[in-house]
Amino acid sequence: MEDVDAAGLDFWSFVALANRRLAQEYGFRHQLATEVLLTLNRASDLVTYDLEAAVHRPRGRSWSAFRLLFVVWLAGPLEPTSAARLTGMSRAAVSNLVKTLVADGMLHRVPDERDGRSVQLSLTEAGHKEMVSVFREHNEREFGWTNALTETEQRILVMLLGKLITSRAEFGTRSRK
Amino acid sequence: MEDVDAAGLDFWSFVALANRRLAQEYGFRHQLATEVLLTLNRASDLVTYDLEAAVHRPRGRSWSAFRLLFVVWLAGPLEPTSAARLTGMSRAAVSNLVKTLVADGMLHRVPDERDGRSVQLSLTEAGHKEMVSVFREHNEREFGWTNALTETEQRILVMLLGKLITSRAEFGTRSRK
DNA sequence: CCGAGATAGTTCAGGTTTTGACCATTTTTG
DNA sequence: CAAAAATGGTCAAAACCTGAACTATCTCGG
Repeated sequence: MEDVDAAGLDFWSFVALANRRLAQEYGFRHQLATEVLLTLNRASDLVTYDLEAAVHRPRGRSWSAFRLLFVVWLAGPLEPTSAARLTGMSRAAVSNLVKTLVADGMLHRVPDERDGRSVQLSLTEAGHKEMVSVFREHNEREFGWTNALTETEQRILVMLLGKLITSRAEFGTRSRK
Repeated sequence: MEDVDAAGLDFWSFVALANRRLAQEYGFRHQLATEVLLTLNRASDLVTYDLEAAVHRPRGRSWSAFRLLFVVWLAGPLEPTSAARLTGMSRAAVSNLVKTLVADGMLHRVPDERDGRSVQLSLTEAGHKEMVSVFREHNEREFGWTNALTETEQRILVMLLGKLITSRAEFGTRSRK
């Protein structure tokens, strides 16, 4: 049982400490798994927080609103179910968000002609203008983040994360819906 | 302006579509950055959702509660500020969460002897027992996720994500404080 | 062509997290 | 040594997400 001054720890030294204690004091076996997933979540949190704080909140949009508008922008008119699948949100979250985005004049929400249960989401003119303009800034800032890696490194990163994501089907993982 | 049936898209075909349209129709330049960060966020969301749904919610704990307890467990008694830094939460979030975890008998919260403004957080006996037991399951499931990658691939992944995280200092990113 | 079951969406209550304002204590400094 | 600044923490209000219950529509076997 080692003694630590938590005030001096940062993320990386905490990960190292966790590795040590989990192995030595408790005998857990999959430290590398813990390290990979802690790092993955931290990276995602940092990037998301930065983009939201620097690009989207100043313009009065939440991160979720941006994600939804982004999908509607590029995947054309679509139903809420597809939007939920592509953004990774729940259908309820999409439904709630659409309400406010329609009220803000960013989205159209029209009943589907063929299927009376369904609706089609599309950008309004204002929504389209905003996306083109906001994405310019968003994309520059994304570049600021990934720029630390070479193009090859970025492709490897995508490939490894892809492998991680794809494997999930194989052991009964839980997913939204 | 291509025509797409959104109902047939999954995450990967959406990423490919976004790449195409952002480049060809709008002339944006940093597609690979977008692809890296979309994939990063998706991977993190999937893993987090799965662990929360499979391991923590069934035991009545939220993902955030687990993260906080994990940090208190391994980084010993610490102040809320350190807990916020290590978990990546805001101080207010820690403060609120501590309230419920103290009420549940998982955490001790005692005034600091040296600094009258501060408090020290530590696990109760019950909290410690629960963490050891819940982490057994958590760690096995983490292993299920990372197992799709070889050990070398996992180390590369950690290294690349580390590079991404570390670079952030260099262009005025926003972070929680 | 009817009814059961499946499918599309929405709503609502409950819980979590964040922001921003606020109070208390400690440290710094003129 | 007192006033100002910094630091640690909490509180209240707002935003968001989730699961569950609900409405409406569609599909299909009998």
